Amino acid sequence: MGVEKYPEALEFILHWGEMGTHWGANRSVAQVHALLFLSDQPLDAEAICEALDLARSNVSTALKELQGYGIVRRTHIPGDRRDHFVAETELWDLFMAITAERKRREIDPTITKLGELKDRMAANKDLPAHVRDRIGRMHEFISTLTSWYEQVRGLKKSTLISLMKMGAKVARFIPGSKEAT
Amino acid sequence: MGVEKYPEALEFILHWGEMGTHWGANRSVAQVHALLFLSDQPLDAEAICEALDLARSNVSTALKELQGYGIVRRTHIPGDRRDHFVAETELWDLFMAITAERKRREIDPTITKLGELKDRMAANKDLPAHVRDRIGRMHEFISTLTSWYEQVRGLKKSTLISLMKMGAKVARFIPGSKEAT
DNA sequence: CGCTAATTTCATTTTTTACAGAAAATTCCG
DNA sequence: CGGAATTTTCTGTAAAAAATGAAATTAGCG
Repeated sequence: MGVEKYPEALEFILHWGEMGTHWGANRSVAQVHALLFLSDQPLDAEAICEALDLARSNVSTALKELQGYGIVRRTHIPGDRRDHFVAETELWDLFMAITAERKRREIDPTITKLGELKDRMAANKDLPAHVRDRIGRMHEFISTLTSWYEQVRGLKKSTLISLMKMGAKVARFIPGSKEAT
Repeated sequence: MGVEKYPEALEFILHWGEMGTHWGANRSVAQVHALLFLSDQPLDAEAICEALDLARSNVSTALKELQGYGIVRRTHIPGDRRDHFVAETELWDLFMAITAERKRREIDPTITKLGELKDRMAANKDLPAHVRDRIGRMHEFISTLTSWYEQVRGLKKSTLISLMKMGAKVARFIPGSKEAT
């Protein structure tokens, strides 16, 4: 019996679907992900259709998208011709995969664009200084944030978890940072 | 003359508008924000309409939304009856305001929901253990991330910037974290 | 107060996005 | 190879979201 039959599981799936719509995925994609996340066995596309009452084509697209994010993978069940799918259940890895992909799709192109504008503005002499300045600072800010992200994501999972658990205590290592804002 | 007349400024505004559509705002809201961000003087709603070719009502809604995020504020110009608007230009504050508001709107309700499900699941004895486990771990994970965010956001801006510039070097303070993943 | 400028709200239209169903393509088994 | 099972792609439709214009409200000045 599919997990979607348990009311709490279903509520989770529906909530996750709504979340998805606010975080760059559509409802179907997020629902399929939630279902797989809760399932302890690989599901085939047809089973997903039935569980969520979605069209086969829609599920196919959703699965492709989830695989693009690297948070769902195909698996093969001996003696069964159909593809089966499983979701990443390690939450840290899930989080990292999603952030990395969103960065790649949306942040990176923005940095490129801003860098481009910066170059063109440097040449353009009758552009008001404050425009050049603000776009330039935005470019720098996003670049800095991104480079921080790239560095931190390269750390060992255990290190990251330790750092997170420390919370504000990391500030101890920074000279002159007694106070909160 | 409005900044939107400069090609680079206009491109910035348009790009920002597209960004917005992927990050939880609509095009108009993001464009209005971009325009104000680049302007070195307060703009009234009518000026924004003309600069971006948007309906007056649309601009009104966008301004309300931006004020809700706390990244645009009304200002008054002596001898002028109309409202004028200015955007936050300090990028760190801008970033913090946006993340705080998105957390409030989307993360907090999710934590509430997951906590609720967790409670109900604890009582429900015929729910498969792995469902309880996975929803429970998701709740914990998001809570941990959020609490980290809350703590870190309370640090002084200068401390945060120092920490960011350190990047992966913070790991030095964590015992046994030589390696990258 | 009364009048006008300015802003907001609301109903409607337009645009965008998601979804379903049909058709096409692929896979894999005999 | 032939043919069925399975998956994907494509096209039209439905649903959702955004934007407009008109009407209603509010605010400020004489």
